[in-house]
Amino acid sequence: MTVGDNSGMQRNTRQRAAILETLSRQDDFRSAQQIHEQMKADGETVGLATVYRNLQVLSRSDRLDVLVAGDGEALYRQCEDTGHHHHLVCRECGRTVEFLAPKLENAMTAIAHEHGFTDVDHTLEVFGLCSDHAEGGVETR
Amino acid sequence: MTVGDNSGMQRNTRQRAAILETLSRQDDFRSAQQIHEQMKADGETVGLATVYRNLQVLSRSDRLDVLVAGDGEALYRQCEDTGHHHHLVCRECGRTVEFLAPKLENAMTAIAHEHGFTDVDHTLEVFGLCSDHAEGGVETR
DNA sequence: CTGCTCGTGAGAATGATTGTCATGACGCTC
DNA sequence: GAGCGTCATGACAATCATTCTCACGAGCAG
Repeated sequence: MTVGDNSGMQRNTRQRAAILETLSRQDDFRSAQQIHEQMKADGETVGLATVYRNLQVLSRSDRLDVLVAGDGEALYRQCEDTGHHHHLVCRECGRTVEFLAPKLENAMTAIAHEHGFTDVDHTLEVFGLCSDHAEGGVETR
Repeated sequence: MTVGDNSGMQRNTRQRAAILETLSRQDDFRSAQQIHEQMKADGETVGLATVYRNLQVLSRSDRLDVLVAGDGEALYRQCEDTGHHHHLVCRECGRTVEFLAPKLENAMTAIAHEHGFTDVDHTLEVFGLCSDHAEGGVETR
């Protein structure tokens, strides 16, 4: 029964370092496949399965944020804030802004409690058009 | 370039009626496959592809709510409120409560605007343990 | 250095969802 | 009620993201 911290048990592999390095250069959410392609383009030789495995491990240890897209694809991003926060994502260019909203958190928890729910958790993501893609002239839909 | 409303063009098929009927008897979110199995168990003969197609059509016309589970699977539910609303879902039994939170909506929109985002939309789902599954002794984490 | 184990890689396997296409069912007209 | 154009259906193949398998190589402790 090894309690808690097993981060010391992880080995330091070239591949994991490369994945983190690649992520640190991305600003928006990317799929595992996109990240893999990016790495190949950068001359890194890393297997796709390895990318998947590491993204999983990293997100589990909160070093990465996961966002499930509308079509069910998982998107990853290395966030500045390692604590609980939400995202404001431009649906045109993927530009992402992190934000905190303690009032929202509390309000949601309150609502949950009103209905007798405990141990509350939630997913909240906001999508919109960033200033560079505000609809004014060029409509893409 | 056929504009807008083609909802009048949909035909009334036995299959679609059966799917709606099945959904109306469910209280929680179910996957397309689960719905298909349920129907088979009820003696309905409907193809899986047909179930998928109809769930899509119905959700597109807002007669059904879709919830993308953590693993990317799409879950469907017939909600009482046909307008914009959110869900409070018990992560143990799937029991679902619908709720409105206009304050949250406004707050989120405000935050988005502060960052220059427009045409804002969002996804918000709350997960917890309902009164029947409140943790009192048995900790699952 | 030596060995134990975990991480990796290539490809197969899985599982949900979508595409294909011939046949059947709707709803309309006569 | 029959005929007809069209959309919907069903069986199965195809796709796509993700996970599994398993032999091999690379960290790291002794």
